[in-house]
Amino acid sequence: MAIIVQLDVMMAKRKIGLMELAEKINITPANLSILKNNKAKAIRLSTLDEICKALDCQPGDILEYKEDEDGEEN
Amino acid sequence: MAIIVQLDVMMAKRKIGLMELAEKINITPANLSILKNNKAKAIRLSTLDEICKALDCQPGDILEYKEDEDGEEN
DNA sequence: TAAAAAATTATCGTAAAACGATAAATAATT
DNA sequence: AATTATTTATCGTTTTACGATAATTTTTTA
Repeated sequence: MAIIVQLDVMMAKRKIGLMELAEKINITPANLSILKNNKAKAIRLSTLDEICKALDCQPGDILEYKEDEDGEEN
Repeated sequence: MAIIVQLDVMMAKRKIGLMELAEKINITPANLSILKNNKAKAIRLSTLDEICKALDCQPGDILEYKEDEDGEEN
């Protein structure tokens, strides 16, 4: 697996915390945290949509394809 | 919903057809077609990974957030 | 440095959706 | 016209999101 979810960057840029974002996009903080820390194996486009809307950004700002390096699993 | 899957463009750029890509990423042509035509409601990161690998591109080349216009559903 | 707030992690249950297999229909090529 | 590629549909299984919740850990703040 080499798709990385990079929510941190945009969240910092928008100065928004996990709680606030979670509330904005109608997801529990617990689940947003999972997403934010690359523990999710899939994402609903509707959720991606909400995030992009809330952070005013593009999917590409959040999802990154990175060539596999050693030391990853999944 | 305002997340658009834009596989066509990169596929054209790489001169690869649906069948060939489907085989490369180990998905049935039927399911790839669904993805390609915005009928999917979610995507596994592993699938996105395969696509990016096969097309040598970034998620941002494939997923686009577009402000809602009238005449969409979902 | 203690209290409070934020974030992470975990578990359980339900609902949603991917995806395979398959077949049929439609569109595009040759 | 025949072949190939693509789309659409259905059914079944498996995966996974996500809610609810609670406990834990980390970070912030007073």
